[in-house]
Amino acid sequence: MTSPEPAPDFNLEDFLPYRLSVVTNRVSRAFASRYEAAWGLAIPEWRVLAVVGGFAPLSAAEVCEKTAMDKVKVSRAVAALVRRGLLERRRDPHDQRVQLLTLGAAGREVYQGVVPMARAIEGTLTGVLSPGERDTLLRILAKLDACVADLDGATGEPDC
Amino acid sequence: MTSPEPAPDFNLEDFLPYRLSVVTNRVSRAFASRYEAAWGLAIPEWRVLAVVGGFAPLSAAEVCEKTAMDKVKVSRAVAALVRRGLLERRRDPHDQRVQLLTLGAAGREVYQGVVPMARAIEGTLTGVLSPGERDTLLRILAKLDACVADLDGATGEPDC
DNA sequence: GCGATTTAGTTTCATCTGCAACTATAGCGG
DNA sequence: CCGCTATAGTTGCAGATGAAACTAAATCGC
Repeated sequence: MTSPEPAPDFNLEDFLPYRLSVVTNRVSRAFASRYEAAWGLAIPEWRVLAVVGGFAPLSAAEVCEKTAMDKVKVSRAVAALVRRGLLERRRDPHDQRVQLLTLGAAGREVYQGVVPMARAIEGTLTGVLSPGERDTLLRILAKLDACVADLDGATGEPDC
Repeated sequence: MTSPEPAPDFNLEDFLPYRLSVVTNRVSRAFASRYEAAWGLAIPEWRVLAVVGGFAPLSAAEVCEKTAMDKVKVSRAVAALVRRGLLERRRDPHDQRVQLLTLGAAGREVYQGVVPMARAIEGTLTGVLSPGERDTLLRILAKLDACVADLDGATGEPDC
């Protein structure tokens, strides 16, 4: 064989951040298209619904923490959900700056459909893993997360 | 205890696609800020440089395959790199539609600085993993990737 | 050879994203 | 009390993104 440049001294395929990014984007897109098709929910909206469904009442700032999204994204997702009647928003009597978020009737319905679906899709995903691999993966991700917090420390905190 | 909604029947923190997304985005941002600071390269540009550096000459379509980016992104990244003189682009004499990409002199220099840096950052990242965990992670990612290809099969192929 | 189809790559447009600036409320110091 | 700083959330703007339309070149069928 006569490959012109025989020195693939760096192979993207084995480069961890690259693989992480490619696989994650594919997974996200698969999920996004499902949610979108089934309920017209984008990922940020889905996340907000999920945490408010589990922990209402929450302020936007708390949603921010729990979803790891910045406040702009949360604000827009909340606005969209309120517009569609899935979420209710009232001012906190103790602090007029804060808005407490709860599910509306329609939101409760969607939530109760969304959670099993999420579990089901995750099930098919983890179904291809041998037992324990799911936990291994989560553990490794946690390690990387901690590490990257340090790496980024110098640069500044991007999220939330 | 009297938590108002006692049923966190779904916890985002343990939801695999969510964790994958959060950690990956953090990792990507950490890398992006490094490349940006050091060479003014965005991630798509960095990827193109990496594969052309390893496998030149390549067509845009081949870059597409190797980087798992869609052709629009590749087109723009290539245009940016050519504009900056890092990449050279000439028509394939055998097929006037195809443009063969190679590194320019400046590109070779950047490439030779970029690769060690990439390895170094990846090193600090995998440094927190116990030996073998890096390979385990790559193996699990491969499984998920294969799985998601099926999941998505019905919906349509998004990449490339 | 020559119109019809396919392929490589670019451009357009509508959307998403995030930083920075802004509004409104709270809380602190004097 | 009154100004000053901090916090909750929204909006404006500019850049990134991807689907679809587009241009140009090749190939297929006849």
